[in-house]
Amino acid sequence: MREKVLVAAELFAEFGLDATKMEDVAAATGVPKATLYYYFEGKEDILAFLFVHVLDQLGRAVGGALRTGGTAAERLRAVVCAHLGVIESFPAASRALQFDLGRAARSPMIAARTEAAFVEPVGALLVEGARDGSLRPVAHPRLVATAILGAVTTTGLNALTPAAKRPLERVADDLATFVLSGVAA
Amino acid sequence: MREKVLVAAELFAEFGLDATKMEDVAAATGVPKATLYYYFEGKEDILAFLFVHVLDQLGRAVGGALRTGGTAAERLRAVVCAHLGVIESFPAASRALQFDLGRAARSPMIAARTEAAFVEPVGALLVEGARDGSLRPVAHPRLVATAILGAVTTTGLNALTPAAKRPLERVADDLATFVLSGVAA
DNA sequence: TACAGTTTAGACTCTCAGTACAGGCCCAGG
DNA sequence: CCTGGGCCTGTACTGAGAGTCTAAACTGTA
Repeated sequence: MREKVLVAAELFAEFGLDATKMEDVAAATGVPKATLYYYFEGKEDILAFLFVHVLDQLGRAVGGALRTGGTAAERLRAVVCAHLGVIESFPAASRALQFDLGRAARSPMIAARTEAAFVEPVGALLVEGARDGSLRPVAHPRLVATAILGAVTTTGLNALTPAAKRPLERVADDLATFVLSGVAA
Repeated sequence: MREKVLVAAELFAEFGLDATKMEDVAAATGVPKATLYYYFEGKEDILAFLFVHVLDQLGRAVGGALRTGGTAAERLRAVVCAHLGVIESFPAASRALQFDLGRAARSPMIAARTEAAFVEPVGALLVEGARDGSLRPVAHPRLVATAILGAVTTTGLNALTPAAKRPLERVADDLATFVLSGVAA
């Protein structure tokens, strides 16, 4: 069921939640409407499920990047690349997340998972970087982590826009350098 | 009428477009439903009007910051502060913009105005900074400008969240330093 | 007064989320 | 082979709310 529903991400990404009818989801996934309501509380619940899925991947990717060796600065670069990698792996769900960002932000559960998956660990990494001398100390690590999150998602998703579709690898370098310089020692 | 409708921003900011009924807008603004439909094509049209209003302010603020004297780096700092200033002046409309970011991004008109108000001029400023030596040269100025846009909006709006309401001035310094260092020479 | 444009109340249509429910499918226990 | 109880699904329904329509009221102008 989980895998089937992932297809709905493309609808949500293209049209947004409101413009997507439950029947469309049923048609696209092959799961009948009544069954969708059997498994999910409603449309929002399906969206939330997709978001959680993406955020889980993001959390895993960030965790992996943090566990690579090297200085905090090197690992931060790895985090940025991993983040872009997640966006690339789940373009539809990522764009859906951006599309209904506001809705996601209102959900305490989603907000908490964003914190846990990104802001928390990256904030800690900034602190660590100040200690190991590879990054400059910042007054509010979580604030800067949020700024990094915003920079990466906005840029990454912009690059996915049908209008300006450009390979994320090319984006990665400029973006990572920007972020790195922003907190470099 | 324009001023009356600005009140609706608070509804959109708090509940989002879909969860806000046309009757709610009528009640909040004091303008009867039929009259709203006389002036606007529909709910989305009202939202678009609000967004254009914010983006106009943003464009003006950025323009003003660019016209201050000094190096490109100094003016970039001014841009960041001006941007935060706009968010602070129009918190409801700004949050509504974030809330329905996806919808806004789908509208070519809104996307074009975002480009014109921010990405275009800031990209040009980055190029100028590379010439005057106050900023380091970047391969894709518009991409970096987009990253800056993302960093500032995400951080600024996060700071407005009821949960973590913290004065934007405090945010400004850390954020501006982050952005500045990110492109400093 | 007459006329034109603006504003409004109220009743209407139509789409769609979500519900209700009855039947169908499948499988374990007898 | 039956049978009972889960899980799944088709179909019909309810209700909310967007947007439309129309006729009347109001406003300013000549």
